[in-house]
Amino acid sequence: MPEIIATPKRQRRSHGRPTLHDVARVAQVTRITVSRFFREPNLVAQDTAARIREAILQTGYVPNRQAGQLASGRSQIVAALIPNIGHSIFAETIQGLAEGLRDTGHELLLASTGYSMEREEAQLRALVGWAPGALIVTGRHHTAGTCRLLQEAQATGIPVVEIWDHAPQPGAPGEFAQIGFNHEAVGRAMAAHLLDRGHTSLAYVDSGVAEDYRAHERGEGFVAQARAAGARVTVHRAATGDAFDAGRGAFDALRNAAGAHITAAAFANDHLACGVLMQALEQGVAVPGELALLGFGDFPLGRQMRPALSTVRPPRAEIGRAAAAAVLLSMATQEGAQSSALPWALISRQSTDVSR
Amino acid sequence: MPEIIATPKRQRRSHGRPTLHDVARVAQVTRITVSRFFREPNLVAQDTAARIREAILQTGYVPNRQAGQLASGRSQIVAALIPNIGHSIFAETIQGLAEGLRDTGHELLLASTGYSMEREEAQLRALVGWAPGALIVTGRHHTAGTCRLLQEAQATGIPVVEIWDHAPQPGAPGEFAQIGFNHEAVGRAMAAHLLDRGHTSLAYVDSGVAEDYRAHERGEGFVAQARAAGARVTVHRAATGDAFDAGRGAFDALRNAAGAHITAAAFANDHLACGVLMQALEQGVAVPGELALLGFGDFPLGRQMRPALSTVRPPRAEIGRAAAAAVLLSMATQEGAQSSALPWALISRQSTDVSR
DNA sequence: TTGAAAGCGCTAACAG
DNA sequence: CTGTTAGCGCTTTCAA
Repeated sequence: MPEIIATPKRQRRSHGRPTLHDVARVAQVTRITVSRFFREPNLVAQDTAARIREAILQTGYVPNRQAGQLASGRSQIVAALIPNIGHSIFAETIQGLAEGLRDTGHELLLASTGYSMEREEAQLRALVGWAPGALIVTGRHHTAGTCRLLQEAQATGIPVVEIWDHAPQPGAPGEFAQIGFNHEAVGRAMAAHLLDRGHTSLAYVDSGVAEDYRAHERGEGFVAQARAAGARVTVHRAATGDAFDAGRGAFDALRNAAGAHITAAAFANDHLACGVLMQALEQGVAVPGELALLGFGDFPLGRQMRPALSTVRPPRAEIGRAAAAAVLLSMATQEGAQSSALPWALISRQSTDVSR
Repeated sequence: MPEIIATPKRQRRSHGRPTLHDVARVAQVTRITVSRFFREPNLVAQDTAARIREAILQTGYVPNRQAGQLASGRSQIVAALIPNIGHSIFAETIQGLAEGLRDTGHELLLASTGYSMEREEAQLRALVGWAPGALIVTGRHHTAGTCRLLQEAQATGIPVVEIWDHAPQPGAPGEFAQIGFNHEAVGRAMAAHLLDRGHTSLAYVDSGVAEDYRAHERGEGFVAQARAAGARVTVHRAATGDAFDAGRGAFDALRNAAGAHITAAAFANDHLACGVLMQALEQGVAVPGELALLGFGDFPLGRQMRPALSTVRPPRAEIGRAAAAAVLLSMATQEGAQSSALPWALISRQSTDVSR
């Protein structure tokens, strides 16, 4: 009497979707052949392939990428961390990223940090749990924990890219690829633009967001350049909240700056600048005659103001596309991601015209 | 002589990251206990938990969510499909989504369709491969293939939500939850707003994007309401490309409309309206005196124009937050996602003032 | 050109 | 409170 012990079949906890196995059964082959059909189609006989194709259609099979990823150890997930997805300045970057990833078989896993470094670390930890094949973070300022996570990831061959910044430290090890531009240089160019137009008493109105390091750095560059030229320069921190209203609020500070008659101001962003511009128009202060204004961001708003706002155009979408291309290349070649400095442009419009 | 056949250890293809096993070894327990430590901490003894905690810190372990998901059959991925992430109108929705998902253990998988229904289907198919626990798509117009995929997903218990629309068909089966608002109603309200101000010859300037069904529907509502009131109404399709320039281009068409002296126009979006507004100002056409203008979207730009642009404020961020809440609830309760109509507001500013 | 066996990292079910 | 066993859906050797 053979002791056949019927092992109690454990309850299946399937997800309802057809699996490789279902396709294989219909096509009368084994699972591996179907798997191969997807990965190396030309290793599968013509008629077998035809049967499989038929079976896929019949079952409505869609391969489970998680299982595939787990088994292969290769990841097709690109995880990105952005301060605020809704901010126009980043929205186009994300769109660029999504476009760059489209039809490459890679997917975009996205999270926002709300400009908080602590949240960035927490979110990064969560994203790392999905075993992404690439990591994209914004800026080069992070908590120690974030840096450790990024370094560990990079050590296991995962490309890490910092976007929206480019300030490589010569000879500093353990850095990540940077795709963006140098904010200090932009700040210097902004100051130079105003100095060129004869201004000697300048102001920089900084972002009210404490963690907007890039805006602060532009301010530092601005101040350095102005000082080097012997100009007077003050820095104002805008209020938090609606940037436009914050700009309006900054107007008085600019007009009443102690001991200095400010004739030109640069801003952390166009919204701030437009707020001041509107306020100036309403108060009868001539722009650029009495006060020249220079924004940052090149949003549609500024271009339509009268006088039109001079500004700096950052490579918003390009950053996203370049980051996608960089991580894709790095994942394909197994080499580290490459930094790249992307071009920006100072767009001179009426708000900084010298001819009144 | 015992026949110990050393089974040739297959090459490990680990990913470098520590696993449950590594933590277990350090903590001197088995993997399952560590697993339990994460999922049901109070079923683990105090000192065991302490050892595990220590081991996690020591190894830098981060759980592999893909493996967890595969094993448990539960998915914590929310996949969303958006026409264009960079468009300001959707950017805030995504931010709302990301915020709503933050710290819930769920992750946002995002793709953009570029307003193409074919691309939507392709992208959806790709996203479905990641076995998401919820699906969010934009609008209620899809290819047949998209609908089938969504239906199959819903049939297996995955909540499906259509955002940015709300037009439930009474008694139509196989529909999905809708979170947004009714565009036809908005269109009617826009017409009513202008009719109220005594206009009898209206125009609607539609989006140049052929697949922007929501803009078209607002147009239909607009026309219906205007006709019902006995007003004359024409529809213009804006050019594709930069919406602002398209608006400028539409100005001539509005002024030279055959056989009708248009006194008020509504637009598919604020940018279009602002383009016309700028052109009108430059050509010396009084707004709202000779031409009243009504936008849609409530972007900062319109609020700052002079005259300030009347517009409709859609619940941009609210849609994202509500969608996140809806799918989260549905995933938790195993019940279908609930539709909801979100409030919008017609904001009357100077561009439609009746007192010149 | 196809298949068998082993295993990716984790969890469910069922003991103990 | 902790462990054993089986298996999620797929891919990777290796063998035929």
